[in-house]
Amino acid sequence: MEKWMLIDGNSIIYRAFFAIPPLTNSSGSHTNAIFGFTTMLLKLLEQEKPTHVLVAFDAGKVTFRHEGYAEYKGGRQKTPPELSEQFPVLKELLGAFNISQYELAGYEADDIIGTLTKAADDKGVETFVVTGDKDMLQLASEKVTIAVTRKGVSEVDLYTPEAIQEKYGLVPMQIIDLKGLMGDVSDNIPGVPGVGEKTALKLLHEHGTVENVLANLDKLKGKLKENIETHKDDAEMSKKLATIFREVPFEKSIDELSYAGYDGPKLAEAFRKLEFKSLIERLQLGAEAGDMEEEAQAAAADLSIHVIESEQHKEALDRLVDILGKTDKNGLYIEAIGENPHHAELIGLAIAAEDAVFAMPYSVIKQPFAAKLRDWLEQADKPKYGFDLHKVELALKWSGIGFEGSAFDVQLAAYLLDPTEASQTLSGINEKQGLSLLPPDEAVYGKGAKFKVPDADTLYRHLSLKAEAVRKLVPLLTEELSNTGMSKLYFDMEHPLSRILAGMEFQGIKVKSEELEALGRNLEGQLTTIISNVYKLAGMEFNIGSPKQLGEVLFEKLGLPAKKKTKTGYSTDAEVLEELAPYHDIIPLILHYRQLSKLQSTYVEGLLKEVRKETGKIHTYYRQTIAATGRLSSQFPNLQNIPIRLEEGRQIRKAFVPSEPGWSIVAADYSQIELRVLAHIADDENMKEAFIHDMDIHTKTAMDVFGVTAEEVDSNMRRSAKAVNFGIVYGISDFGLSQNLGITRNEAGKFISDYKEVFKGVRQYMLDIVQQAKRDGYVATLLERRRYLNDINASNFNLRSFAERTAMNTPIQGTAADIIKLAMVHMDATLRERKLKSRMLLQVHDELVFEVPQDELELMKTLVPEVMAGALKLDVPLKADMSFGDNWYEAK
DNA sequence: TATTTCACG
DNA sequence: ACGTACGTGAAATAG
Repeated sequence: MEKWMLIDGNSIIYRAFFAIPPLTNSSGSHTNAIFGFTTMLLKLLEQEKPTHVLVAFDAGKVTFRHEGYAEYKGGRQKTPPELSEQFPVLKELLGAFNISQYELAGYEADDIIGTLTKAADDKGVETFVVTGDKDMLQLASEKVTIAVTRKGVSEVDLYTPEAIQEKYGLVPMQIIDLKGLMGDVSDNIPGVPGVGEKTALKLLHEHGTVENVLANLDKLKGKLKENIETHKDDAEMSKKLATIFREVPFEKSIDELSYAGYDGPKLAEAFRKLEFKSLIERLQLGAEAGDMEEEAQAAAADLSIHVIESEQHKEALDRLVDILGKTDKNGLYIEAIGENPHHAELIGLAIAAEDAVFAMPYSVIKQPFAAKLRDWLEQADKPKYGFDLHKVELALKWSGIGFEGSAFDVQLAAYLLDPTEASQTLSGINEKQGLSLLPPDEAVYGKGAKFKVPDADTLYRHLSLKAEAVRKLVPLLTEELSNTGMSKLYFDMEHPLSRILAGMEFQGIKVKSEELEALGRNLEGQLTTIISNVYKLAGMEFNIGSPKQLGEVLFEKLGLPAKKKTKTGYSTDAEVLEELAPYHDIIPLILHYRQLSKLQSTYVEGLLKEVRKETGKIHTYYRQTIAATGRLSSQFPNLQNIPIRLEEGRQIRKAFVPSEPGWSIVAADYSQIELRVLAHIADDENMKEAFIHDMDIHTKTAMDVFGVTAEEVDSNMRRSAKAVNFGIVYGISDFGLSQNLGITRNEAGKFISDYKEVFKGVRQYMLDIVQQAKRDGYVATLLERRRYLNDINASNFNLRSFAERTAMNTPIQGTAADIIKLAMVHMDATLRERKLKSRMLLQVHDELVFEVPQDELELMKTLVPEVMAGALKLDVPLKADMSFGDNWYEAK
């Protein structure tokens, strides 16, 4: 069975262009319309499975329609150059799809499609027309379905003659009469003035055609009659213009339209140029084993790889060490398998230097004949250029090998250059920098359950390619850091910090397992009681931990009012449950259950699993290349979200203790760092004044916003002021604030405008920073850390609003992150210079945690806050509060 | 693997 | 008119 798919190329690409936010590839070519077109095409090919496909395009500016009416399509905006440039690329892409295309001077795409649907009607071939233009509905027939795009290009409405009847009460051919009467602004077809869709439909339901309407003018009256009478010619001409010409001299044979699938490699190549990575993945064009193998081999062909596996290869190893001694340029890649560097398995490494690459299994490092290479790794004056050296350093340390002389990290640099790039993989960075292909790790190792270390030769080759990529990337990224003003940020802060983090992580923090276990037993008992009470109140047993089952019990069985919905069902989050509390006694129990089971699973059981048996310590892994704002993140386990707000959870902190007897935990946190940063950045005199006098900022805010004295500020006013301050930092909206405070949007809006009246500098900052982001495409912190905001000029309100809030928040959160990172670098240097035994253990965004011996306690109590406060000079003082105790709980 | 919920700043 | 607070990670359930 044949099935044709006919696509109105111009109409779809136009629609796609306006529906998809601007996209460019790294060479600056616009690709959004092509992307939209392609995703729609792929979807329809899959859904409709056509045997024949044709994309028709308009050709030339003048068509036969202009002969009778020169203004046809007049008044249209010129095609934007951002779209024009995409036409040739799209046409080339269709080539890779093996889809035929057709255009003919003097005719529009509609006419070509009209001609083909006529043939389809004659032959009785099922046909599917894709367009963004409702004019085409006139072509619908028993065999011909018209798909009109909706919501941009992501969805289509299908029009059969029945559907048209249902929607308009017309047969397909009457669509031209409809256009004849109502006209079409976009094509500059006049129609009859004063006649819109409603009136036109009414007239046609009565009289059927334009001609009949004109013949029956006497049955009309008033202004309508007058209008039609005077614009009779317009109506007839408009109808003619709207009529699709179905006799185009179509010179292809139908066979030429046949579609048998796309050309995989060609399409992959085209997508690569366009940088449509998601589409490459979706069609699995990238990871075809055979291709990859070939490409990797080709890429490795120019590389002279020296494998060092045993003492037999001592000569090669000596040569390597010799080269490393002579040059200070190299590329080091050490492969550590596993996400957690504290448990990663080192399997091999490669070093690129001058024009050779040396690859070896990791075991070689441990052998006597490799002593010189070990020395090289451990010597601080021998620079190493690598990828994710933070992880490498940790993995090496655990295996008993030191690592010094880290000079540059490609991953860390790439993160600074674009912190929003999701996966900072070497392959991705390589591609972005336009270097020759480096197969992604997935292609070599497989992913998920299929992960497997390949045979030795494949591994050596892959590691060699990576080492070579590192070597080539170092100068490119160094240059880019310099071009973007981030060299200092990199070399003075981020890079040194990565070494400090590795030290903190390897050091670890002591955890008393008995403490956690005791807490766990207590929780266990409480949970058992709560569960049985919940079952009683529910009248049945179910899994309280399942939002689905809980939703059914609460909203169906117990008939409580459902408030919010998630995409899969009822929402049962704490906010919803708190509102339901007055309705049923089961609610507080469920909230309590949630709270305790979170403690039990995440914090008691979760943390216990991470305690090293040998040392009784937990070693978190701070990730420096994840957060878009420049903050650190913490994994395996996350020690940046240990409970503190509720007393029951706070108990967890009692298990975090010093690792040596008699030592103390010292914790210091910045006071209001984000608002202080805001006062500085926004240069807001009133807010700066408040901090210069070290006032309680929330009380001060309440005083100014409500116009009262300090004594008159009650707890409710302070709470509101605090919420507004938070909101300001997040990029406020009246809705967000109203949600947070449980007040109406109007009230929230009033708060915000009052606030902005009081803090005029803040208001100006919010306006300026968004403006600046729209102009530059990025925002920056005080230390010049950048974050690009791709959606800042999006036409989609949601995306744009999100980007605007991010523009307001990132310089604040990011500068605060810069400051504590700076404090960590200073603190580390101070501890070293003074040869102190105290150790920096943890960072929690605005807090640093140390373990401190007795004889240094008094010193550290003043030193830590001093160093933190002095990390960066702002127009307002920075302040850090210090506390100490026998464990993290006591240090409050 | 995706979704929901909740812990932190 | 649009539908929202900013930044993270982990655990459990469900598909």
